Amino acid sequence: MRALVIEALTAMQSEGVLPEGLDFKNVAVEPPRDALHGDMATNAAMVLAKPAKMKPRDIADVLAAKLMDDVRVEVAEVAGPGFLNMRLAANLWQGVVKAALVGGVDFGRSDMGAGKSANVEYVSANPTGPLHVGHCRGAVFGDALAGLLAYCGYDVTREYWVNDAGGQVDVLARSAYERYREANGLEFEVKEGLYPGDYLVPVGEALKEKFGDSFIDKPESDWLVTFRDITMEEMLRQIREDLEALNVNMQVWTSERSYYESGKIEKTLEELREMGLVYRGVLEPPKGKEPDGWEPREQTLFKATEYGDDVDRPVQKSDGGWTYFAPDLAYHYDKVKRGFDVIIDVFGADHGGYVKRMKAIVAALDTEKRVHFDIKLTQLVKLFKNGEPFKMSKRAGTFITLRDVIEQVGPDVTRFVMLTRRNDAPLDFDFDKVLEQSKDNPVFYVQYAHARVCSVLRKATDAGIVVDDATLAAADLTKLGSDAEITVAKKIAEWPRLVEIAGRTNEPHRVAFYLYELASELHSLWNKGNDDTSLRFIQEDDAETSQAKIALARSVAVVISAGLGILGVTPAQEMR
RNA sequence: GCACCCAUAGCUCAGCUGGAUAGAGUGUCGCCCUCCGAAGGCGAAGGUCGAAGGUUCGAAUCCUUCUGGGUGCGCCA
Repeated sequence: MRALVIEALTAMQSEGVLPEGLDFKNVAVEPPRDALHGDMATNAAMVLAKPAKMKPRDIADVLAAKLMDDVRVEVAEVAGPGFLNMRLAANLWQGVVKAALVGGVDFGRSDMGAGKSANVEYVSANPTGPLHVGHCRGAVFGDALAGLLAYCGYDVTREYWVNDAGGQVDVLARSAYERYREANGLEFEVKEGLYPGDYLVPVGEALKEKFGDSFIDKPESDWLVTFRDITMEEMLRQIREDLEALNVNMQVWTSERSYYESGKIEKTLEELREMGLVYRGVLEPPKGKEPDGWEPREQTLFKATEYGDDVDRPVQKSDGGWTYFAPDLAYHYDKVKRGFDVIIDVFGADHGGYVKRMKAIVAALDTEKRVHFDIKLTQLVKLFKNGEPFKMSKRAGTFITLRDVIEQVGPDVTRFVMLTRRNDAPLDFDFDKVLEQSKDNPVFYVQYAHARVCSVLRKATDAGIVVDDATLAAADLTKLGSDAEITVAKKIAEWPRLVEIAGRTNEPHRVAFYLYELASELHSLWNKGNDDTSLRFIQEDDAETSQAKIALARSVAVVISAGLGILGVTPAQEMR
């Protein structure tokens, strides 16, 4: 459509109506918010009025006449300050239905990522226990984002950063040791600073199975490494299982420990040192909230302030060990070097403080300025049951694991609900409401629309009407003429554009909202069929008209299944 | 103290690269539903887009300041 307008404008230039040398890049051609204004609108006249030194209306009038010459434009009229509204020929919308049927789930696929690669890192929870609901949103969001980018043509890598180094895995090992003692008949005591969760009980038993009582009362140095590796492996196995239950499948699991062992950290720092971005120095204490026992110490620091961070970040502790930041530095450098065009980190909102330093890292290390780096934060999930909020507490035993959620509501519902809000807004998750089978529940509403179409297809087949996609695509779609039907077709036409926007902004929730709107249009048409039998999909004794109408319904289902596919949700064939 | 995120209808939330009279659901109110596709349908009311400035043909959207809420702030990961 835009090409059409630009073409007309160029013609106006060569005819001398418009001066030469105008920049058309601000000329937008898009569907207006209010459908009353037509199908397409352009701001060309207003944008060009100033540089062309002409009145917007004069430009618009000529442009309107030009566009009317095109067969695809039925009406072009000037409105308001200089908007140009176009009403398109009905066959254009009918063409959309056909395109959706021919394209199938690929209808709407964008090529914005063609030939590019993207890395999405998400979840990345410490392997010290099972995943809980807090991880769930990040998992779903990251996975849907990865799905969205894949739909936009990117070659996507889904990655999990495993924090298998540092103090917390030693704590894990000691916690498992306590359970191991318990398995050997000794009394279990909750020690300060250890993980009390009973998920380590089976691990303790397995350790007893394997080692008997040989490590009882032995010094920590005898068993720590062995216990740590075994326990961590078990935790990772559980995490993998949990994610699989949610239909999240990571392709790459990168170990933090491997960075310590391979010397990648040193290498990265060496390069940064050569760039003059690492130095020895002393940090100021944080303002306002001075920690107890603060004393200034000399540390190795990364010049994050050079790239927009608030303070320089320590990479080495005063005792010479690496801070958590050091492997992060090396890890992101590695991602840059692996050649990704797009790198996205998905963090929980409680890690919001890391955004600037991470961006500083990539800005410093991506010396060619080739990588598009983005960090998406997922806000908290508030849990409700029977309309009552309930808090998660490890001590009170109301620790809700991700597995609990999936077992209660299923992966499809969990995923969709988690995406019915912008990622940076808090989300309420009510166990009862998400399972409710009513219009109030967006998951149900969208699934129901898909199921209704499936039901039409089944009934049509029973009635002897041929309804495979190829036949439907070839149906006489000029029979789709009513406003109600065209409205649905227009919604379908929005799909490719929506994918583009969602992909560009890295916001998969837009897909979920769109699907709700599309479902709404289908339900609305369906309801109109209650009163007006000519709007029903199956017209008795008229296979041709039926096929045209079913083609429209089917194209809705095609788009719904493509959209749900991006979100990682399975479309329902029928509601039970 | 500083940084980041958020503030849109009574409530829960959408709102694209700045575009026309700011949308949806829910709630409220009114009407419809004996049967033909009601796990309903149609319609109405409801807004200073937190406040004040600025940028421009044009701002919920961009910039500045302020107010209110959330999160985070060296040797934990």
